[in-house]
Amino acid sequence: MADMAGTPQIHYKQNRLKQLRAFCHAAQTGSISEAADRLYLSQPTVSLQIQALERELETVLFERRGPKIKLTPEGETLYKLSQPLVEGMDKLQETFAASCGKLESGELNIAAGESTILYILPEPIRLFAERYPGIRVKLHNVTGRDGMAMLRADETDLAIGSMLEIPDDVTYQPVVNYAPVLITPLDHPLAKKESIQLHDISPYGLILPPHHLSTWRMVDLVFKQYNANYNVTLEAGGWEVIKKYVEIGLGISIVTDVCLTGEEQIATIPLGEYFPDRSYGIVLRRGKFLSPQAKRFLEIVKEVFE
DNA sequence: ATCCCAGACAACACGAGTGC
DNA sequence: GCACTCGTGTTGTCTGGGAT
Repeated sequence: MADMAGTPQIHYKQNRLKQLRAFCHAAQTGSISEAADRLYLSQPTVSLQIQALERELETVLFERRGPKIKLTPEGETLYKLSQPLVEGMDKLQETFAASCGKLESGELNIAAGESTILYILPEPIRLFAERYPGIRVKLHNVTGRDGMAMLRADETDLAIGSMLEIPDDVTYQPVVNYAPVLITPLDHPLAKKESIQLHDISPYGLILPPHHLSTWRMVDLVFKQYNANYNVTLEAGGWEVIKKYVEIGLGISIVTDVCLTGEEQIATIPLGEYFPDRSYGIVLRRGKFLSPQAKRFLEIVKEVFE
Protein backbone atom coordinates (compact mmCIF):
# COMPACT_ATOMS: atom_id res chain seq x y z
CA MET A 1 0.00 0.00 0.00
CA ALA A 2 1.32 3.48 -0.85
CA ASP A 3 2.39 5.40 2.20
CA MET A 4 0.96 8.88 2.67
CA ALA A 5 3.82 11.26 1.98
CA GLY A 6 5.37 12.46 5.22
CA THR A 7 2.70 10.91 7.41
CA PRO A 8 4.16 8.59 10.00
CA GLN A 9 2.56 5.22 9.76
CA ILE A 10 0.14 4.51 12.56
CA HIS A 11 0.21 0.95 13.77
CA TYR A 12 -3.32 0.12 14.68
CA LYS A 13 -2.12 -2.61 16.98
CA GLN A 14 -0.60 -0.15 19.37
CA ASN A 15 -3.18 0.47 21.94
CA ARG A 16 -2.39 4.06 22.68
CA LEU A 17 -5.61 4.55 24.60
CA LYS A 18 -4.73 1.86 27.13
CA GLN A 19 -1.29 3.36 27.56
CA LEU A 20 -2.71 6.83 28.08
CA ARG A 21 -5.37 5.55 30.46
CA ALA A 22 -2.70 3.84 32.56
CA PHE A 23 -0.54 6.94 32.41
CA CYS A 24 -3.40 9.28 33.44
CA HIS A 25 -4.40 7.14 36.40
CA ALA A 26 -0.78 6.86 37.52
CA ALA A 27 -0.43 10.64 37.22
CA GLN A 28 -3.61 11.20 39.25
CA THR A 29 -2.76 8.76 42.01
CA GLY A 30 1.01 9.23 42.02
CA SER A 31 1.40 5.47 42.12
CA ILE A 32 1.58 2.71 39.53
CA SER A 33 0.16 0.18 41.98
CA GLU A 34 -2.82 2.38 42.79
CA ALA A 35 -3.43 3.06 39.10
CA ALA A 36 -3.39 -0.71 38.52
CA ASP A 37 -5.95 -1.19 41.30
CA ARG A 38 -8.23 1.40 39.76
CA LEU A 39 -7.97 -0.21 36.33
CA TYR A 40 -8.30 -3.80 37.61
CA LEU A 41 -4.91 -4.62 36.10
CA SER A 42 -1.71 -5.91 37.60
CA GLN A 43 1.02 -3.50 38.57
CA PRO A 44 3.51 -4.79 35.93
CA THR A 45 0.93 -4.25 33.20
CA VAL A 46 0.52 -0.57 34.08
CA SER A 47 4.26 -0.19 34.48
CA LEU A 48 4.85 -1.68 31.03
CA GLN A 49 2.15 0.47 29.44
CA ILE A 50 3.86 3.58 30.73
CA GLN A 51 7.28 2.34 29.68
CA ALA A 52 5.99 1.65 26.19
CA LEU A 53 4.55 5.15 26.04
CA GLU A 54 7.86 6.63 27.17
CA ARG A 55 9.71 4.56 24.59
CA GLU A 56 7.42 5.57 21.76
CA LEU A 57 7.41 9.25 22.69
CA GLU A 58 11.15 9.10 23.39
CA THR A 59 10.76 10.88 26.70
CA VAL A 60 10.58 10.26 30.43
CA LEU A 61 7.15 10.86 31.91
CA PHE A 62 7.77 10.08 35.56
CA GLU A 63 10.59 10.66 37.98
CA ARG A 64 10.87 7.32 39.73
CA ARG A 65 12.34 7.95 43.13
CA GLY A 66 12.03 4.98 45.42
CA PRO A 67 8.44 4.13 46.19
CA LYS A 68 6.92 7.32 44.78
CA ILE A 69 6.61 8.56 41.22
CA LYS A 70 6.25 12.16 40.13
CA LEU A 71 5.40 13.68 36.74
CA THR A 72 8.27 15.28 34.82
CA PRO A 73 7.50 18.53 32.93
CA GLU A 74 7.03 16.40 29.79
CA GLY A 75 4.70 14.17 31.80
CA GLU A 76 2.70 17.21 32.90
CA THR A 77 2.34 18.29 29.29
CA LEU A 78 1.21 14.86 28.17
CA TYR A 79 -1.23 14.66 31.07
CA LYS A 80 -2.87 17.94 30.09
CA LEU A 81 -3.20 16.73 26.51
CA SER A 82 -4.30 13.19 27.16
CA GLN A 83 -6.56 13.48 30.19
CA PRO A 84 -9.53 14.96 28.27
CA LEU A 85 -9.04 12.34 25.53
CA VAL A 86 -9.07 9.43 27.96
CA GLU A 87 -12.05 10.77 29.85
CA GLY A 88 -13.84 11.48 26.57
CA MET A 89 -13.31 7.90 25.43
CA ASP A 90 -14.30 6.42 28.77
CA LYS A 91 -17.52 8.41 28.82
CA LEU A 92 -18.28 7.88 25.14
CA GLN A 93 -21.36 5.78 25.84
CA GLU A 94 -22.97 8.39 28.07
CA THR A 95 -21.94 11.24 25.78
CA PHE A 96 -23.31 9.42 22.79
CA ALA A 97 -26.61 8.74 24.53
CA ALA A 98 -26.81 12.36 25.58
CA SER A 99 -26.05 13.55 22.05
CA CYS A 100 -28.92 11.42 20.82
CA GLY A 101 -31.16 13.28 23.24
CA LYS A 102 -31.19 10.62 25.92
CA LEU A 103 -29.87 11.54 29.30
CA GLU A 104 -31.42 8.80 31.30
CA SER A 105 -28.57 7.34 33.24
CA GLY A 106 -25.20 8.08 34.68
CA GLU A 107 -23.89 9.87 37.66
CA LEU A 108 -23.18 13.44 38.62
CA ASN A 109 -20.64 14.15 41.33
CA ILE A 110 -20.64 17.56 42.96
CA ALA A 111 -18.24 18.68 45.66
CA ALA A 112 -19.42 21.57 47.80
CA GLY A 113 -19.15 23.01 51.25
CA GLU A 114 -21.94 22.77 53.75
CA SER A 115 -23.16 26.34 53.24
CA THR A 116 -23.34 25.79 49.48
CA ILE A 117 -25.21 22.54 49.92
CA LEU A 118 -27.65 24.09 52.38
CA TYR A 119 -28.35 27.44 50.75
CA ILE A 120 -27.24 27.42 47.10
CA LEU A 121 -27.80 23.94 45.76
CA PRO A 122 -31.30 22.91 46.86
CA GLU A 123 -33.13 24.58 43.97
CA PRO A 124 -30.69 23.54 41.19
CA ILE A 125 -30.63 19.98 42.54
CA ARG A 126 -34.44 19.87 42.73
CA LEU A 127 -34.75 21.02 39.11
CA PHE A 128 -32.06 18.61 37.96
CA ALA A 129 -33.70 15.65 39.70
CA GLU A 130 -37.05 16.64 38.17
CA ARG A 131 -35.66 16.85 34.62
CA TYR A 132 -33.24 13.93 34.77
CA PRO A 133 -34.71 11.47 37.26
CA GLY A 134 -32.49 8.60 36.08
CA ILE A 135 -29.23 10.29 36.95
CA ARG A 136 -27.81 9.61 40.37
CA VAL A 137 -26.49 12.77 41.99
CA LYS A 138 -23.73 12.44 44.55
CA LEU A 139 -23.22 15.47 46.77
CA HIS A 140 -19.85 15.42 48.49
CA ASN A 141 -19.93 17.59 51.60
CA VAL A 142 -16.31 18.74 51.80
CA THR A 143 -14.19 21.72 52.77
CA GLY A 144 -12.65 23.90 50.07
CA ARG A 145 -9.31 22.17 50.33
CA ASP A 146 -10.76 18.66 50.06
CA GLY A 147 -12.98 19.79 47.19
CA MET A 148 -9.91 20.95 45.27
CA ALA A 149 -8.21 17.61 45.94
CA MET A 150 -11.28 15.79 44.60
CA LEU A 151 -11.30 17.95 41.48
CA ARG A 152 -7.62 17.31 40.86
CA ALA A 153 -8.02 13.56 41.37
CA ASP A 154 -11.03 13.53 39.06
CA GLU A 155 -13.25 12.20 41.80
CA THR A 156 -15.85 14.85 41.14
CA ASP A 157 -17.27 16.43 37.98
CA LEU A 158 -17.30 19.89 39.45
CA ALA A 159 -17.17 21.85 42.66
CA ILE A 160 -19.38 24.70 43.73
CA GLY A 161 -18.46 27.17 46.38
CA SER A 162 -16.88 30.43 47.35
CA MET A 163 -13.25 30.99 46.40
CA LEU A 164 -10.93 33.67 47.64
CA GLU A 165 -7.82 32.64 45.72
CA ILE A 166 -8.01 30.75 42.44
CA PRO A 167 -5.17 28.31 41.65
CA ASP A 168 -3.83 28.13 38.10
CA ASP A 169 -5.17 24.69 37.37
CA VAL A 170 -8.84 25.54 37.92
CA THR A 171 -11.41 27.96 36.54
CA TYR A 172 -13.89 29.82 38.69
CA GLN A 173 -17.12 31.26 37.35
CA PRO A 174 -19.05 33.26 39.94
CA VAL A 175 -22.80 32.83 39.60
CA VAL A 176 -24.24 34.61 42.61
CA ASN A 177 -23.18 37.24 45.16
CA TYR A 178 -24.19 37.63 48.77
CA ALA A 179 -23.67 40.59 51.08
CA PRO A 180 -21.78 40.48 54.37
CA VAL A 181 -23.92 40.91 57.46
CA LEU A 182 -23.31 41.25 61.17
CA ILE A 183 -25.75 39.18 63.17
CA THR A 184 -26.44 39.80 66.84
CA PRO A 185 -29.07 38.77 69.37
CA LEU A 186 -32.18 41.01 69.20
CA ASP A 187 -31.40 42.72 72.50
CA HIS A 188 -27.71 43.31 71.76
CA PRO A 189 -26.34 46.89 72.15
CA LEU A 190 -25.15 46.85 68.52
CA ALA A 191 -28.62 45.92 67.28
CA LYS A 192 -29.91 49.41 68.13
CA LYS A 193 -27.09 51.41 66.59
CA GLU A 194 -27.76 53.47 63.45
CA SER A 195 -24.40 52.78 61.87
CA ILE A 196 -21.65 50.41 62.82
CA GLN A 197 -17.91 50.94 62.65
CA LEU A 198 -15.54 48.01 62.62
CA HIS A 199 -14.15 49.13 65.99
CA ASP A 200 -17.65 48.84 67.51
CA ILE A 201 -17.47 45.08 66.99
CA SER A 202 -14.12 44.66 68.77
CA PRO A 203 -15.38 44.46 72.38
CA TYR A 204 -17.81 41.64 71.63
CA GLY A 205 -17.03 37.97 71.31
CA LEU A 206 -17.36 36.58 67.78
CA ILE A 207 -18.63 33.17 66.79
CA LEU A 208 -16.84 32.06 63.62
CA PRO A 209 -16.54 28.92 61.52
CA PRO A 210 -13.37 26.87 62.12
CA HIS A 211 -10.02 28.60 61.79
CA HIS A 212 -8.88 26.80 58.62
CA LEU A 213 -11.88 27.91 56.58
CA SER A 214 -12.02 31.00 54.40
CA THR A 215 -14.45 33.05 56.52
CA TRP A 216 -11.98 33.35 59.35
CA ARG A 217 -9.23 34.39 56.94
CA MET A 218 -11.48 37.06 55.48
CA VAL A 219 -12.42 38.43 58.92
CA ASP A 220 -8.79 38.47 59.98
CA LEU A 221 -7.73 40.28 56.80
CA VAL A 222 -10.36 43.02 57.07
CA PHE A 223 -9.85 43.67 60.77
CA LYS A 224 -6.08 43.92 60.25
CA GLN A 225 -6.62 46.25 57.30
CA TYR A 226 -8.62 48.62 59.49
CA ASN A 227 -6.28 48.16 62.45
CA ALA A 228 -9.12 46.86 64.57
CA ASN A 229 -9.07 44.03 67.07
CA TYR A 230 -11.40 41.10 67.13
CA ASN A 231 -12.01 38.39 69.61
CA VAL A 232 -13.31 34.95 68.76
CA THR A 233 -14.98 33.31 71.72
CA LEU A 234 -16.53 30.38 69.97
CA GLU A 235 -15.58 28.32 66.94
CA ALA A 236 -18.52 26.47 65.42
CA GLY A 237 -19.02 24.47 62.24
CA GLY A 238 -21.86 25.60 59.98
CA TRP A 239 -23.97 28.72 59.67
CA GLU A 240 -27.05 27.05 61.14
CA VAL A 241 -25.14 26.32 64.33
CA ILE A 242 -23.69 29.83 64.42
CA LYS A 243 -27.13 31.45 63.95
CA LYS A 244 -28.55 29.33 66.73
CA TYR A 245 -25.79 30.30 69.14
CA VAL A 246 -26.17 34.00 68.26
CA GLU A 247 -29.91 33.64 68.83
CA ILE A 248 -29.41 32.35 72.36
CA GLY A 249 -27.01 35.16 73.17
CA LEU A 250 -23.64 33.41 73.12
CA GLY A 251 -22.05 35.98 70.84
CA ILE A 252 -22.26 37.84 67.53
CA SER A 253 -21.07 36.77 64.11
CA ILE A 254 -20.21 37.95 60.64
CA VAL A 255 -21.94 35.92 57.93
CA THR A 256 -23.18 36.42 54.40
CA ASP A 257 -26.87 36.86 53.84
CA VAL A 258 -26.95 33.62 51.86
CA CYS A 259 -27.73 31.85 55.13
CA LEU A 260 -30.49 34.18 56.30
CA THR A 261 -34.09 33.19 55.73
CA GLY A 262 -35.71 36.03 57.68
CA GLU A 263 -37.18 33.54 60.13
CA GLU A 264 -34.29 33.88 62.58
CA GLN A 265 -34.75 35.71 65.88
CA ILE A 266 -31.65 37.84 65.37
CA ALA A 267 -30.71 41.38 64.33
CA THR A 268 -28.90 41.85 61.04
CA ILE A 269 -26.67 44.80 60.24
CA PRO A 270 -25.12 45.19 56.77
CA LEU A 271 -21.32 45.29 56.70
CA GLY A 272 -20.87 46.01 53.01
CA GLU A 273 -18.76 49.03 53.85
CA TYR A 274 -15.99 46.84 55.27
CA PHE A 275 -16.38 43.37 53.87
CA PRO A 276 -16.59 42.52 50.18
CA ASP A 277 -19.57 40.68 48.75
CA ARG A 278 -19.06 36.95 48.81
CA SER A 279 -19.48 35.19 45.48
CA TYR A 280 -20.42 31.57 45.02
CA GLY A 281 -19.58 29.95 41.75
CA ILE A 282 -18.61 26.97 39.67
CA VAL A 283 -15.13 25.52 40.05
CA LEU A 284 -13.80 23.31 37.25
CA ARG A 285 -10.42 21.77 36.62
CA ARG A 286 -8.80 23.27 33.52
CA GLY A 287 -8.95 20.92 30.54
CA LYS A 288 -11.54 18.75 32.28
CA PHE A 289 -13.85 16.74 30.04
CA LEU A 290 -17.31 17.77 31.18
CA SER A 291 -19.81 14.97 31.19
CA PRO A 292 -23.21 15.71 29.59
CA GLN A 293 -24.74 15.42 33.07
CA ALA A 294 -22.38 18.06 34.40
CA LYS A 295 -23.10 20.34 31.44
CA ARG A 296 -26.85 20.09 32.02
CA PHE A 297 -26.40 20.77 35.71
CA LEU A 298 -24.33 23.88 35.03
CA GLU A 299 -27.04 25.13 32.68
CA ILE A 300 -29.57 24.70 35.47
CA VAL A 301 -27.36 26.49 38.01
CA LYS A 302 -27.00 29.46 35.67
CA GLU A 303 -30.74 29.39 34.94
CA VAL A 304 -31.61 29.47 38.66
CA PHE A 305 -29.32 32.37 39.54
CA GLU A 306 -29.75 34.49 36.42
C1' DA B 1 -15.44 -11.07 -6.12
C1' DT B 2 -16.67 -12.50 -1.66
C1' DC B 3 -16.77 -15.34 2.34
C1' DC B 4 -14.88 -18.59 5.60
C1' DC B 5 -11.29 -20.93 7.98
C1' DA B 6 -6.81 -22.10 9.89
C1' DG B 7 -2.13 -20.92 10.97
C1' DA B 8 1.31 -17.37 12.19
C1' DC B 9 2.38 -13.60 14.77
C1' DA B 10 2.12 -9.45 17.84
C1' DA B 11 0.41 -7.46 21.85
C1' DC B 12 -1.17 -7.91 26.28
C1' DA B 13 -2.09 -9.85 30.80
C1' DC B 14 -0.54 -12.23 34.78
C1' DG B 15 2.35 -14.33 38.63
C1' DA B 16 6.79 -15.06 40.54
C1' DG B 17 11.07 -13.37 41.60
C1' DT B 18 14.47 -9.47 42.25
C1' DG B 19 16.31 -5.06 43.57
C1' DC B 20 16.02 -0.53 45.72
C1' DG C 1 6.43 -1.42 50.18
C1' DC C 2 6.95 -0.37 45.50
C1' DA C 3 8.66 -0.75 40.74
C1' DC C 4 10.98 -3.63 37.39
C1' DT C 5 12.19 -8.00 34.77
C1' DC C 6 11.22 -12.48 33.09
C1' DG C 7 8.61 -16.49 31.58
C1' DT C 8 4.21 -18.08 30.06
C1' DG C 9 -0.58 -18.26 28.65
C1' DT C 10 -4.36 -15.73 26.26
C1' DT C 11 -6.38 -12.74 22.97
C1' DG C 12 -6.72 -10.28 18.80
C1' DT C 13 -5.20 -9.35 14.05
C1' DC C 14 -3.41 -10.47 9.65
C1' DT C 15 -2.83 -13.39 5.73
C1' DG C 16 -3.24 -16.94 2.40
C1' DG C 17 -5.84 -20.68 0.46
C1' DG C 18 -10.06 -23.05 -0.62
C1' DA C 19 -15.15 -22.94 -1.38
C1' DT C 20 -19.09 -20.55 -3.23
